[in-house]
Formats: sequence, structure tokens, C-alpha cells
Amino acid sequence: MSDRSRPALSFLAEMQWRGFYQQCTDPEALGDLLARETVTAYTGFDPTADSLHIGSLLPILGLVHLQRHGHRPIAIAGGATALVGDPSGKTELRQLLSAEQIETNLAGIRAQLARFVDFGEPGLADLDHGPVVAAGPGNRGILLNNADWLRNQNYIEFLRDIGRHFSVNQMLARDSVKARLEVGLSFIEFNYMILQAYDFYILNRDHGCKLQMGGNDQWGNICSGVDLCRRLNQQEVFGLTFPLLATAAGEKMGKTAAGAVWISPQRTSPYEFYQYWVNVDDRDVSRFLRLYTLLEPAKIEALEKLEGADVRQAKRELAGAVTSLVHGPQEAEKAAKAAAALFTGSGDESTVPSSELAAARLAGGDLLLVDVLVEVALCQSKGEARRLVRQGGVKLNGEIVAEELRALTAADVQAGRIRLQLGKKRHHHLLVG
RNA sequence: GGGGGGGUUCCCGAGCGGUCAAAGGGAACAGACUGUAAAUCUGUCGGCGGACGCCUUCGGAGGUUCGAAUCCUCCCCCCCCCA
Repeated sequence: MSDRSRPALSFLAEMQWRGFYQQCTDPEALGDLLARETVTAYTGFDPTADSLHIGSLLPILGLVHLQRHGHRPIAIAGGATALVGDPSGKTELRQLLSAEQIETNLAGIRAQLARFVDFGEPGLADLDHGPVVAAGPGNRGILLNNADWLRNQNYIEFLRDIGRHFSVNQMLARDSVKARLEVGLSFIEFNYMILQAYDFYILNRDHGCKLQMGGNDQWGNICSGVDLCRRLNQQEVFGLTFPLLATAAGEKMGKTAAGAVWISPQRTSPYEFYQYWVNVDDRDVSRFLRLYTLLEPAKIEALEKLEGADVRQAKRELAGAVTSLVHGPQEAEKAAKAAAALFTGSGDESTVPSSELAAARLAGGDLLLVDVLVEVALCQSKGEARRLVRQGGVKLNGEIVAEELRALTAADVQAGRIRLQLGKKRHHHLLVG
């Protein structure tokens, strides 16, 4: 499904059409530049966890689109800046991460980025599907760690060479800082902006990078970088930001009962990932199709015309496309089949989330359903499990469980499995063996 | 360094010696209605036990008291004002 052909719209036009465009330091000049030459652009990712979550999908896809349009993406894994902690968009002091933790995180994130952007480094990750874009020699991506140029900075030199170009007055006026003046902002965080600006300066100097993209909360940091490049390199460079997304319900993207929606299949299974997108609010479908899939505009516009219950069709397309981007077409297919089996009663149940259960444990008649629900992590506590049963929210092989202390027995096994259902949406099978 | 105000259950936020597992709101979960949507209504929402029961929670450590989230002591952290 990946779209490897050169798109019809210009990069900026497509970004606008897809809803990636929030603001730009100079749209006209940037448009001219993009039309004239292969532009190198970068986006930074902070290794605050060992996996990216779908909040990072937008900037990642920003790089993907860039590369699709023949330009050259740079992804920075912020090994140094993560040590400092970006105050932007944060309401309180972020927990400082240890250097070891960051190293671990870096490895995970680099591999994930390579799934999307073609860095021309096949050995980088064990991909079961390649990067979604294929680049030519002119626009292979570059993956860098800003620790390489930040870690060994000499404080005094840095202050004299770089720090003197920053006006505290201006820094205080930045939204990211202003928002924190009430609740507090430590000096280390206050410096983040400078480090990010310095990144841009280095990339501009050493890689000819002329554009930085990021979430709109990065606007202040990006502008600082643009200024620094002008001052130190006498270069006109640009900044482009993406909107900060909330769902139609006003929720931050990617939050579910189970927590964040991660890109790593270990953290969020492809099935759960698919479910997240199928369950999206009607009002979000159109936006999400444009933002999170590489589907052709014509295709998307057709899906947007669907109304009422037919919107589900668009949601399935959305879920399939995003899951395929992140986990590959096979996993997307499996997730779709499992969903079809569970929700429309047709198809293949073999891909429903499941766990093993030893047959011997059913023999005694003292294996309580509520204990099993906790064991397979469908419930957090027995109290919660019992509550669910009491409320009629638990089904065993399709039947509502009436007894709070229902025991599982061999008689519950049907075709080698016991089917559990919590509420309307959560399904789990026990494979008895 | 001085003065003032704070740290409460996932979040916000009441409580200020017993009736507090702790008001209220939000989030979340279940049920009804639906389209695996939204809105609405109902219920639930620390843990364990069938249950009127027990256990663990109100920044941390001690103490006073029959009894503390509530009082005292010390410590840690945050905010504001002054220097």
C-alpha cells in the first residue's frame, strides 16, 4: 500500500491538504526553495521512552512526506537534549532520565524511525517490512544523535560562542517558557531552547539543513534555531510546525484505558493498535485519514463522503492503513481478520489475542474466572473482575456470566479454547493445552 | 537568608481530631440505547473476603491521643513576596 511514486502536489501543498501545516517562518521563500532544490530538513525526537507512541507519528510522517517528495530528511535522536528535558508543553519539571536509560531508549527509537524513513542502512533494524518510502541516492535520510556534538561542549566556550546570541528577554517571552513561569522552571530546562537551536546550527553548517519541522509547541525552539543560523552561518533557514492534535473529544491523542498507544508491538499489540483506530470518533476520521495514512487524496476524499453507519468503512480503511504503516501489511491483515471475527461474527478467530492455559488447571473445578481475568491482565484486581461480573460485563463463550465466583471447568472448553469477553470490546481467548 | 502559602486517592479539588476509603468535578470502566461512533441515562470507580468485616492510603519519619488526612516535632519538595 505504500505510495512510492512521486506525488502530484508540491510538498507544502500536500502538507497543507493533509493538515500538517500549522505555521511556517516564511512559506513563500520556503516554497521557492523546495521547488528549486533538494532540501534537507530535520525533526528531533526525544528518547524519553524505549518506543515512540502515536503522538510521534505526525512528525515521523512529516519526514516521510518530505522524503516522498524527493527531499532529504534528517532525524535527530536527542541523546543529549533528553538529558536536559524540554519544558515545551510540559506543565511541570520533567523527571530527569539517566544516561543509561536514554541509551536504551535511543536504540529502540532509531530502529523504529528506520521503519518509516529510508536511511539507507539496511542493518539498522530487523524490519519485517522496509521503510515506507524508498529513497534515491540524493535523498537518503540521515539519522543522528545530538550527543555527538553536544556532550563534550565546554561550558565557558559554549556560553561565549553561542550563549551570547540569546537574549534572555526574548527567551522569557517564548510561550514554552512563559507558560512555566507560574509553576516554575528550572535553569536546566530553560537551556533546552539553546541546545535545540544549536542543533539546527550544526546541521545547517555540516549538512546543509535548511528546514526544521516539529510540533507547534516547538515553535519557539525552532525560531531560536532559525535566528542562530542566520547570525552564525548567515543562512536563511526555515521552520515549519504541525498542529498539536487533540481528538474531537478534546483528549490528547493516543490515550486509552490501557495507557498510551505505542508503536512498539511489545507495548501495544497490533490488534490493540488497530482497535484504537477503528474506535476513533466519527468526527476525527477525515482528519486522521489525511494525517496518518499515505492514502491518495482521491481515495481519502471518497471515504470522507461516507455517512452514518458507513463511516465504519472509513474507520476500517484508516485502521488498516495506519496499522500497515506501523506494523506491516501482514499484521494489519491479521488484526482486521480478528476484528471481523469478533465484531461481525465472520472469519478467522485464530488471531484474537490469547494466552495459554494448562488443561490440568481446569480439572479441580476450583479455578475461578475472576482469578484468570486478573492473570491474563484483563483486569487489574479481583475486585474489578468481580465488579464487572456483577454488572453483567463479562461473557464466557458468549454467555453472560451470572455467578460472581464462577469456576472454569473442562466443560467450558470449546474447540480447544475458552472465549472471554469484557464489555463490548475486549476479547481474549484461553488456549487450553 | 527573611516572610507567607502549599504538598490529599489516575487528574483537579474539598476535608482540618471521631460519623473519612475520604465531598464535588473530570477521566475511566460496566449496563441501556447504538454503528466496535457521538450524545444521553443508570451503575461502578484502593485491596482482600459472600457479608454488617479486615487491611493499606492523605509528601517522609517520629510523637500526642482511646482515636489523626486533620494537633506537635524534625526532614524533603513546590509556589509567592522581600533580600
